[in-house]
Amino acid sequence: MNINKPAPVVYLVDDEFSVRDSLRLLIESTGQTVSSFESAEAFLKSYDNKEPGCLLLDIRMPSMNGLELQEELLKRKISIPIIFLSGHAGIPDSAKAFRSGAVDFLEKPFDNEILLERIEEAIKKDIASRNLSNERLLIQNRLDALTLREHEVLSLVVCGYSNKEIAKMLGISNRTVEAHRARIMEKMQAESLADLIVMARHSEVLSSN
Amino acid sequence: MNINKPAPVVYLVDDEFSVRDSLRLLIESTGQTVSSFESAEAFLKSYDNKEPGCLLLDIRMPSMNGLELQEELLKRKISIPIIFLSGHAGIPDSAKAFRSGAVDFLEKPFDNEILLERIEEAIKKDIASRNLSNERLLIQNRLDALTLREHEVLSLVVCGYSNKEIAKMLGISNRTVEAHRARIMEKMQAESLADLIVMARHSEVLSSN
DNA sequence: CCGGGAATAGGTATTTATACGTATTGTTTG
DNA sequence: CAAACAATACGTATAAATACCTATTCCCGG
Repeated sequence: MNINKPAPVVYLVDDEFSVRDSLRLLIESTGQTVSSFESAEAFLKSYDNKEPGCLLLDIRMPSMNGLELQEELLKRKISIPIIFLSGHAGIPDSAKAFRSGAVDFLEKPFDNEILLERIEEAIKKDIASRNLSNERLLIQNRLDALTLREHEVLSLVVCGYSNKEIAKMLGISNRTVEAHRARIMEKMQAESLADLIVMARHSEVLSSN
Repeated sequence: MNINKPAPVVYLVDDEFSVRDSLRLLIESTGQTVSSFESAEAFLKSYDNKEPGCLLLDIRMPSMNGLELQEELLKRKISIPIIFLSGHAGIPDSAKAFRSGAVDFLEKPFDNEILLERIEEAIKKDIASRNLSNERLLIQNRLDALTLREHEVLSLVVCGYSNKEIAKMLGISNRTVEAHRARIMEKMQAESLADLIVMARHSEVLSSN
């Protein structure tokens, strides 16, 4: 039972070596782990989404720029929180970044303290969102193990119908419904109806974000 | 049963008459209702939060500026979606606005089509968030009508305990638990356990936003 | 001070759900 | 093709929940 709690990583993508170098120093001074890349492509190639973290991303870069990388990450459903760093960008870029979910958008030169604050904030966010999606994944896996019939029964159960009603609706016997229900509870690892309902809703309501 | 479905209102706060005038024309041409104000203060005074809508807000104004109004609205827990309009603002203002929840931040001159799109988006957002909070309010009101004891029973019920277990935990008889439970179902207007659980969770998890 | 609501408890009858165990009929798949 | 699994069904017994009564005690506000 040796759970590996992975340490957060601050990814840093900037084409200028001097920026990477000085930011690395700054951030490592707080005990954070830093992983630098000189291009969006290099980041994409090596990012493995295993550890929580955040991404410090320069806007203007040769080849793929910051906003393009953000889009690419969205496309790939990689949801690492992004803090943009810009030398000289305009409102449209900033707006684009935020509307695509950026955590912040800092103009160089920026206050180091603020950057460090935002990094912490972003990492917290990522950890929270990872926890959420891990939970969802667990539940989803269990749901996926249900048979078609069990799915039908489950949805009627969470709608509040009694076994009798469900039996009538599906045109099967009472006992069969009970059998399905028992299997569902087992497969979903639910200890009570309340449990089951919460889990079932969980996956339905993909809610906000 | 004459339900008044209130029409959305586009609030427009800008100190320049010419801007108010031309935007009003533009927006009204799509059939939207517009309500203009020449200052943040004037808006605050007359805004009543009855209708859904959105707020087109100039950044730079004499006296209270756009960002200050946004903060004031946050303080007052008024959550109307804001689209900022700026003549010459910088990234810091834009970032501040977005981090405080702005829907968009457009630089003048902006593309009319984009503005209209964002207005629609913002209104949809407001309607959705109003629906959500109305639901929550309804449920909260019902929860508030529960007695202390009923609250205790409810939380044990949603944790999945049976009446028997609950009775033991609270040191009362089985019947009494059942009586409470029946009252709870009645007061919460729940038609089934599933219903009840969903409602109870609803208020617990104040979730995202 | 009295009425009403909260909290408690009992009784009885009915309905539901759960927990055992067994069995048949299809599909699917190694 | 045989084994595995899904979907179906029955029986019996127990446990739990629901419905519908009544009743006592305590405390609060009009």
